[in-house]
Amino acid sequence: MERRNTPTKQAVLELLVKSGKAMSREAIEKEITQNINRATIYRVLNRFCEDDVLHRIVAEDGKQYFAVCVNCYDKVLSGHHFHFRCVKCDTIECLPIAVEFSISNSYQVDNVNCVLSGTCKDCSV
Amino acid sequence: MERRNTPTKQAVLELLVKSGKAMSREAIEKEITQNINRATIYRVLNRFCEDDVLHRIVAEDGKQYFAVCVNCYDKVLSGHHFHFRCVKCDTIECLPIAVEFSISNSYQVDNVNCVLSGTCKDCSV
DNA sequence: TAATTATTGCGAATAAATCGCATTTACATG
DNA sequence: CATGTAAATGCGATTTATTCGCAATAATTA
Repeated sequence: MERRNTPTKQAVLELLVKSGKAMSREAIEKEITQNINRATIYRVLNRFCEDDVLHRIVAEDGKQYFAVCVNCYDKVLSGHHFHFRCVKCDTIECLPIAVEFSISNSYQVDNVNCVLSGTCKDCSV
Repeated sequence: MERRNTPTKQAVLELLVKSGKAMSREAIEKEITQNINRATIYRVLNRFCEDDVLHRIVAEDGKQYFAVCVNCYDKVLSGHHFHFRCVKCDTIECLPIAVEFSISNSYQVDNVNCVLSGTCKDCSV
């Protein structure tokens, strides 16, 4: 299953890069200029996640958010990091704060999902 | 809106106390002996959350889980703590591991939701 | 015992995410 | 440059979690 380059994929990725935050399917559909089918957006996002281009965060609203996380190249962010979900502007940003914990090795940890939520600095005025 | 004591509420709470873990509506409905309507279970759970009898965790599967968190009286657990979701037995347990972070006070943090997931110690054999 | 109103059951409604299938399109190859 | 193959897309239907409206039931208090 080789990947092909399409205007749709480019547009989604560009939007996410430009926003610098994690966005939901809904937010993407709202902000993107071209008309892209809902199911297609999900498929594009899922493929990007498989290819490690995006990462997926599930917030306490139960919805999925997707982020390029440009800053993941940072040391702090290369591992697991906290996310902040602003309930006002409905975006999630990657925080440069590492998630640290130590747990018995009888547990096998496959995934880490840490989301703080509230009002972000841009909306708190 | 005063609360009334009903067999339904008792049964749900007893089950959660006995299990000692966080359970989804689905798991509750499966394990509870009496017949309780789906919508009612949700309402009972939501009311318990309002009354701080239960707390709600949203896992990366996007579903809600509810826990009595008996150990919340512990010092470590009285604040925010990590949760562990086992993908095999579909339960979530409160871990005695505090969530620690320091964030600019230009962010207003209202909620913390941290879930590790993988295989729990009981299922990892 | 009766009155008040919280609680429940039932069915429909919402909403996120996925799926099947026919159609379109990217792209490698001749 | 034409063309075949499979990836990608659009559309509509489906699945699943959660909530809602409303009528019926039941807990509590007087």
